[in-house]
Amino acid sequence: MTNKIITRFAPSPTGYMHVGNFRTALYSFLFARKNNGQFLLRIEDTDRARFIEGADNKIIDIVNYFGLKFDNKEIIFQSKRLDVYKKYAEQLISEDKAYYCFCSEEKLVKIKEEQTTNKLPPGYWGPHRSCNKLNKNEAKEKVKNGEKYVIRLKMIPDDNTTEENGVWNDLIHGEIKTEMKFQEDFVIIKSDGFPTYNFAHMIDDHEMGVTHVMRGEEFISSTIKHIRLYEAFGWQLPQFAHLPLLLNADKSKLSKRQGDVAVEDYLKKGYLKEAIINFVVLLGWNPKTEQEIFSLAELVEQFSLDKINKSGAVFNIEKLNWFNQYYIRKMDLADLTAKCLPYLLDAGLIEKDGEDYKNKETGETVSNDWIKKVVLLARERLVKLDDISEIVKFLFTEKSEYDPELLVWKKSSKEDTAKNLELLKNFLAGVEDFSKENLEVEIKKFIEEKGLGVGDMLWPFRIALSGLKNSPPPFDIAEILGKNRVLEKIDEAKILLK
RNA sequence: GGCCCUAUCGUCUAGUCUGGUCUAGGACACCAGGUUUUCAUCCUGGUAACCCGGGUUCGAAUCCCGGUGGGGCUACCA
Repeated sequence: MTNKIITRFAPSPTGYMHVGNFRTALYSFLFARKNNGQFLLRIEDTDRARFIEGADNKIIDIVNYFGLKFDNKEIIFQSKRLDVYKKYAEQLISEDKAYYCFCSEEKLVKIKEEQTTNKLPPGYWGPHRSCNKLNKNEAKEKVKNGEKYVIRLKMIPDDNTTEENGVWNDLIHGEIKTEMKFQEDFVIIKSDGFPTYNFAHMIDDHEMGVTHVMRGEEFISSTIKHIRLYEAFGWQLPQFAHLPLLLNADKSKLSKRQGDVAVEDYLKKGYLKEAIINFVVLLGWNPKTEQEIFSLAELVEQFSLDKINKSGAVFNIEKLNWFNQYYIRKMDLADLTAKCLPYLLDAGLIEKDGEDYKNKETGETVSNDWIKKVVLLARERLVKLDDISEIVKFLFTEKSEYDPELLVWKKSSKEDTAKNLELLKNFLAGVEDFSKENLEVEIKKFIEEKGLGVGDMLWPFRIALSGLKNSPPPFDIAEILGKNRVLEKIDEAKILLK
C-alpha cells in the first residue's frame, strides 16, 4: 500500500441522478485528480426494493458525459459481493463482536414505543438489547433451524459499560463527538441475507483502499457506526469529509417536490455540462479569489478540501441560468448549432429529410448554414437550449399573424406606415446583397438621404418580418429570410394595414 | 423528544484561525440611467448583510460564554 489518495463515487441505482450526488462525485473526482490519486466507482445496489433496472448505466453515462473519468477497470456491484459481506459478518460473530438477533418486528416496535414514552432515544441500544446475551451455540442452532435473523454489531460491551464519547475528526467540520451509550447495535446483515448500507459501504471502502470518504452531511450521525466497524476489524481508518447539503429555497434538503433535482432534467432542458459543473462546484466550495468561471481542468488545479464550506447552500436556478448563458455565448457556433438541432426537431419546426432537414410547415429544404444563422440570431437571447424554438419560431412559419396596429411606430399613422413600407420595398427590390451588414448600411443610408425617421422605417420593417413586438433586428431577420420572402412579407404588411 | 451539524446582503460567497487598512469586498437577482427601431446584449450607478444578549479588549464580523434560528439523523433505505 502506498499513500496514494483514493476516492470513490458510490451511488445507489434507485432512479435518477440527484444533483447533490453529482456534486459529491465532482468533488471526489477533483480531489483525486488534484492529488494524482484514483477516482473509483461502486454501485450500491443492496436494496432490492428500491432497485431500478438500468439506473446504474444511466448514472455511469451521465458521470462520463461530464468528463469525470473513473479509474476502475471493472465496476464494483455490491450485489455481486454477498459472499464477501457474509464472510466478514461471520468473522465478527466468531470474535464476539457481532451476534444473531431474532427479535421480531413487533418486539422492536414495542421497545421503541416504551423508549419514546420514557423520552429515551429509540433503538436497540445498551440495556434495551436482548439477543446479545444469547448463548452463541444456541443461536447457531436457531439459525440452522431456519429461524429468521439479522446480524447486529456490538457497539458497547454486553454489561452496558461504556466510555463517554466517540470522538472523530472530520476534514470539513473538525472534531465531532457522539455519546456512545445511546448508540444502537445496528444491523449489518438483513434477514434477506443482504448487507445494510452501513456494512457493505464500509467493507468496500476498506477493500478498495479508499483513503478519503466524501459524502453528504446526512451521514455524519452514522459515521460513528462505520468507525466502530473499522475498529472491530482492526483496520486503519480513512479520512472523512462530510459535504454540506444542497438546499431548497426554504433551506430544507433539496428535494424533488420543489423543483428538478435530477441532473438529467437539467441536461434535457439544455443546460450545458460546463455550466452545470461551474455552478454546482461553487455550491459549497470556492477558490477564495474572485474568479467565477472555471473549466474542469482549472478546477482540478485549484480544488482543495479546506476551501469547502461548512453550511448548506441553496440551489439557486438564477445563477445556473447566468452560467448557462455565459457558456452558450462563448460556444463555437457550429457546436451550438449541433446542440440546438434536437430542440428544433423536437419543437416540430424542422424534420429530417435524408441527410438534410426541411421546414416542417413549408417542406422547403433548410441548409445547415441557414440553421447556423438562425442559431446565431437566437444566441444572445438563449438562457437554455430549449428556449430556442420560441425565439425563432417566426422564421419557420409561412403566414404572418399579428395585429396591424403593431406595425405603426409611436405617433405615426397607418397611412404613413403603409407609405414607408412601400418606399422601403421599392428600395429593397433594387438591393442585391442581402447580408445583414450590407442591409444595415444601405437602409440607414437610404433613410438618411430621404430624410425619413429611423423608427418610422425600421419599426414597421421589423414587425413586417417578425410579427413580434420584441424580436431581433430587421437586418438579421432579412438576411435569414432572403430577398423574396422579405418583399413578400412587406406586401403582406401593406395589405394588413388597409 | 433525543443526538449531531450550522449561522455575513434575497441567493452563492470573501473576510473569522493570525482582532484594527471592513463606514464589510465580489457575483447572481433586483432597481435606475445610458447606448439602441423593439427585445436581448453592452456600459455606468444604486438598494441590500455581520442572528441576539453578555463578556474580554483602547478596539470584535473576527476571541469567550449564554441564548435563538435553520438543517440533518433518529429503518432489516442509502
